Amino acid sequence: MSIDPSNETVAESTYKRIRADIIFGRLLPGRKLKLDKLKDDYATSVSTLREILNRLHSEGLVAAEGQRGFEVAGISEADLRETAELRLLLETHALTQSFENGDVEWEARLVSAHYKLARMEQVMASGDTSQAEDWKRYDWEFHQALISACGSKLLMNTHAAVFDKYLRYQMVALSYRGDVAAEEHQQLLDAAMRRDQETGRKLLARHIQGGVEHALARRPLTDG
Amino acid sequence: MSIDPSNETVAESTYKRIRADIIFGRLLPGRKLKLDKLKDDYATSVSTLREILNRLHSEGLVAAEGQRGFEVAGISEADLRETAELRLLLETHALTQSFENGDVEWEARLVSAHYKLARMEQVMASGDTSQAEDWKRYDWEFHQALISACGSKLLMNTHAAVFDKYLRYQMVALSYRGDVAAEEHQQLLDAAMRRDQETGRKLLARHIQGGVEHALARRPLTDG
DNA sequence: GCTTGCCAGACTTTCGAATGCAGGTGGTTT
DNA sequence: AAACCACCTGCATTCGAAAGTCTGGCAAGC
Repeated sequence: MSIDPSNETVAESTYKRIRADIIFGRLLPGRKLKLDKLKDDYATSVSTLREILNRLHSEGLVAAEGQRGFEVAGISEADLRETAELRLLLETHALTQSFENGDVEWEARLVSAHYKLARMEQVMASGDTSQAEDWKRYDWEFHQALISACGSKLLMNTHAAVFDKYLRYQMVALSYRGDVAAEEHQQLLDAAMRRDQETGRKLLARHIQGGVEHALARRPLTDG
Repeated sequence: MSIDPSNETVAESTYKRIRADIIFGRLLPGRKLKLDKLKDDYATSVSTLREILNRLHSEGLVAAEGQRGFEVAGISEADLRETAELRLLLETHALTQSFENGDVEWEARLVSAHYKLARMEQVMASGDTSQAEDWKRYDWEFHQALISACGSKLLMNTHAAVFDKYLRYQMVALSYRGDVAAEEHQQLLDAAMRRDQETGRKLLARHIQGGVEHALARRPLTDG
């Protein structure tokens, strides 16, 4: 048996690390990803890094062109809007399906995920922003729980990828929209328990569009 | 200057080759992808192959687990239905947007793409199935043209990835639904030129669902 | 003064070989 | 005979170094 309890390959764990570093803004948009440098920073070989960067490239988090190496994908208002729109499309559809299929297990997941998120939102509201990553993780888990009864693994995976791209914009803008977002999360939970599709869709649209406008107001982006 | 006129890296062209081999059924679902074997078949090194397989993994065309290597992703009725449903969701949305935004350039692309597709459909109808890959490529290009005015590069890329997964099922089932599909393509073109959103959506839904049922009838799949 | 061609350095791409894991085989113990 | 353990083989994984490609600067020519 391996000593590493996680049973993960080096490539896998480094992949997660780099991915998180991009999403949470520790590797800024447009930054050149030189293999020699990364090799030192992440203590891996060049080949392994290339595997990882190629993977991130096909997720749209890393740009790679011809023989000129890799860099963190750039950001633009247009891309943010496209990302948000696609998230809305996927999440709305999955939400509607979940409202139809959800059973008691689903409701329990919802309540649990919302409880954790609400607790973290209290912490954030008190001005303690040191746990922003945990907060976003709970946000992620709540939205994932909302659509977890949609019945399509493919839809959930695709949504997750788009969500993470969207999340990066939120983190870059470092925007805490605390009270408004928390209220919307509560209302989303209520609508879900009532299976009120119409309200659920409207809330979600407002939630996402609100996030976009907030981020843009906080950190205007030029296109390109 | 390089001798290779395409200015493509070895990795890139091999990636396309393997991808096509999976989609067009030359590498069958579930088949183990042993690196040593692939190394000979595609004349590349192990590291380069791993880059490629990782990329295909994140597109859902290759399965990879822990320390047990890679294999061609399996197929199942459930996955086909999920793929078709997601394609429908994305393509319907993009189609609606295109109907709103499309200009004369877009119309010209449509007419051109449909012309090529219709010609190939004639060839197929005459019983000559030797050019199935070209036919499917024209089909791909026609549908891509239909949504090419949607205004979102992200949406188009995501759609393309899902479309290719769907296409693999069509190829595995080797199903030529010639006359029906050709008629539907013609009607789709007409609806697009009229910007008749309602009809466009209905046609697309019927087109995709018809494809699924046809494929399943031709080659029933067990789940898993 | 401006363009063009060439050189050096830095970096990416590609490779083949060393390392290490997983599952099977055969041998030993109860 | 069945269960267990230690080895062995066939791979996947990881690495460091060789080969190839781009960038920017400098010198020569127009």
